[in-house]
Amino acid sequence: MIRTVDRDSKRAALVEVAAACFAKSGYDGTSMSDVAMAAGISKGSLYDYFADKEDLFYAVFEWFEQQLAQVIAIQTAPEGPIIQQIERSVEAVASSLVQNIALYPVYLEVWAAAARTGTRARFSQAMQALYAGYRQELATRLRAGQEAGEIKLEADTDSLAAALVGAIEGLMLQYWFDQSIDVQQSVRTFLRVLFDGLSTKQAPS
Amino acid sequence: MIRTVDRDSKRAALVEVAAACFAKSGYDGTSMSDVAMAAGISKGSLYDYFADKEDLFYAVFEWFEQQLAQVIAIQTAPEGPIIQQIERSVEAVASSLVQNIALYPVYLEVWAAAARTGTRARFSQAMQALYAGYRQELATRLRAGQEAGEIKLEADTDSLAAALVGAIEGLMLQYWFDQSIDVQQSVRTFLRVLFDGLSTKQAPS
Amino acid sequence: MIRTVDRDSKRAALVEVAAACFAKSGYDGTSMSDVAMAAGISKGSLYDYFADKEDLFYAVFEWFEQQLAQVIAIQTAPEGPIIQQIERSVEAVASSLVQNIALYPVYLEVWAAAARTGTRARFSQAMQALYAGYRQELATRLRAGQEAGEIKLEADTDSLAAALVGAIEGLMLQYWFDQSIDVQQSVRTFLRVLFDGLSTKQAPS
Amino acid sequence: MIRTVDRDSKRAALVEVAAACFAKSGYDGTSMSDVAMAAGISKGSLYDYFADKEDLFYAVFEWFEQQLAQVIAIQTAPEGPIIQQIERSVEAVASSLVQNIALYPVYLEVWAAAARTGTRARFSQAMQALYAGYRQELATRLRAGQEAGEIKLEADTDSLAAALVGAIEGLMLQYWFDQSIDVQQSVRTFLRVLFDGLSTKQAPS
DNA sequence: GATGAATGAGTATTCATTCAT
DNA sequence: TATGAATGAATACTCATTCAT
Repeated sequence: MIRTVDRDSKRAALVEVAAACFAKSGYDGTSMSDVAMAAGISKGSLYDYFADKEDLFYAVFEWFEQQLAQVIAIQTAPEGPIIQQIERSVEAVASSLVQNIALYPVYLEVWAAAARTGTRARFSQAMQALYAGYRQELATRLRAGQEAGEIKLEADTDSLAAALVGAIEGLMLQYWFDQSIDVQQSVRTFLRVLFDGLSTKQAPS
Repeated sequence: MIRTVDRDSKRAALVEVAAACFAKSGYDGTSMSDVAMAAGISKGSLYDYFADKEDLFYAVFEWFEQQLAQVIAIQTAPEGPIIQQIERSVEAVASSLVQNIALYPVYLEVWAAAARTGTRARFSQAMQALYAGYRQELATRLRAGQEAGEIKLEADTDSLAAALVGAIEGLMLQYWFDQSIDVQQSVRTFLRVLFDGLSTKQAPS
Repeated sequence: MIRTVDRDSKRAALVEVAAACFAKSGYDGTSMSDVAMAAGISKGSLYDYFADKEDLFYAVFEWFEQQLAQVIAIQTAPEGPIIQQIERSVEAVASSLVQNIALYPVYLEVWAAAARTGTRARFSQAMQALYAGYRQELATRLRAGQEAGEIKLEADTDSLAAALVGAIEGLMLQYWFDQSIDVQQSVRTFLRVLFDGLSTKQAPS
Repeated sequence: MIRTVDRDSKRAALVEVAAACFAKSGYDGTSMSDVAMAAGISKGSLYDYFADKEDLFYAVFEWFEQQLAQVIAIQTAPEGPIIQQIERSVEAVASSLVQNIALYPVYLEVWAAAARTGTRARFSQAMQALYAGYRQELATRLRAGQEAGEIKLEADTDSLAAALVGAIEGLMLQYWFDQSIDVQQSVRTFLRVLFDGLSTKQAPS
């Protein structure tokens, strides 16, 4: 029904507003009132769309996650040498995060929430799944690279995938605290070095 | 004299108790009462040692930071090839973090706190300084490696240092969400691959 | 419409309840809980109507002031000889204060609050304005009396107005501490004596 | 013993320090710590000299009262016409209050304290006695003036005394809120006018 | 469906007072 | 005698949540 459509799109709009609020003031620093006011609706109405404050926050997280997933997915286009595919993919993710840096704090809040007894489970599992998925995605490609003879066979693809995911996450974190860091450049340098080491081809002397 | 010693050591003890509390329930989820009770003192006494809840939290953070700094510093021992020095250092940091994983949430809380408007400055600056220091430490060694002829001259040491710091941080984060990950193994694999690429020596076929 | 009316009248009712509380126990001796309980509402609701404890107190003061202003204003009726106008006016104010003596402590609290560093400005200014207004009112009448030939020309009307306002205030204060004092009688005697001196007519020997 | 002398003078010194504190921040706004710190002693020591915070405050009040009593007493010198005696006395009191205006808030605090249920009795009685004494002092002189033929016989001396005391108190209050008022001038004008009316002598045309 | 008034539990913080040293 | 660490009761204020209109 149109009703449903309206409802869903309004909910989606609310999520975006809430995301901005949470990003600015954190989970505990944001009141339901704040969100309602920012969205121009009444406090009571907010509860028509979300059961809970935590529910609202979780919705924000899901939305955030989806956006990221889209970026990652887009680069799946399997063209050219695997190494270049990975490079393109990693750079795309990094660039997307840099562009949306304003919402990055939502992430930090999710991590913190995931660590808190009581809230732990829900967010913790989601993050775990998120990272596991991304690691798998990369590991699969690395293995494909091995099969294609582009990447050394003895490389432990799972470990490397984890390290790669970590490097991106860790660079973003540093970038958040110090925006003078050039994430893209760092990522590129890093991948080049890595692949010069990984690659079966002789590194250019 | 003794007074001072007593006071300081009591304060230190309180910091450790508070660290455990914050790690378990987060900043906002931990009340001053909780900490006081956990420490077996009265709420009022807590305020004799810390001006503020934030002050207490910051003390916890400083303590956490110092512990890490010690671990990093210990490995400064400049023996053997630079590459091995770096390997030892990075592995030591990773291993220390893994061992103290129970307190890791404090870190997550600091990040989140640093992102919140209002609290930002203090924690943000501290984190920025922390990362900048660690990056510099690594970059310096990488450059020493270049001078020693162990590491390729064309490598951008600053970018690499950032990526390395990021990789460790990012791996820890994944480990926090999924303790089935083998951080040490991942770090080791990662460094090996990296240096096989970085190293001027021919990677072992 | 009705909403607004309701809200305003409820606020007004709360002010009266709070006035009684403050009068009984003073500003610091009255908790927001006390007021809420006395009004039969919850603490939280109190904050829907007043931003602050100080805000509530200020509202009480304003209400108190207005009541007084009304009494003073009523007597403006410019009939008969000026001296009698002033007598009527002063006696009306005194009588009104005596009748509302139960709320007089609110005044004492305002004075004290005005003297406290930090709260000073708001209350201090209000009191200053209140007295200045009343002095001016009296001075104007005294001058009118001079023009009408009822009052000696050489009298310093401003000084006298201040003294008159002071006398009323000071008598009330004494009355508060010792209700055996007959304020009305004292005021009347005082004015008679004063005007027998002020008046251009020969005092009855 | 010297001990005792020391003790008393130290106590007296503490009272003066406390007076300044109370005058600045009010009764509730002043903590025992504040006073102790301002006096350069420890909180605990304060309790060696005063049983209570209220006790300390009462001591301050007593000290304040004594100072005033001295000023009033000094002028008792029964020389010259009674009217001039009264003028001198009243002006002396006013001038003394103006000079010590910085401590005036202590007075305001006492009044407020006297109005609060719980503290009432002690301060209320003291204030009542203070005013009663001063009224009596003035009334006695006025009556002496009547006997001496200086003052009209039909004047109600008690009422006039109350009004006079009130006028001084009330002028001080206005002065506190608005120091542009010239208390001395106002008092002088006021007394002149009053006695021109009171005096049996023909007022100077 | 939307509102916003009402709630009341929860929290940081202060401070008079005590007492062991 | 003087200290200052320790206490715990008290209080202003916030906010998620509910529900009558």
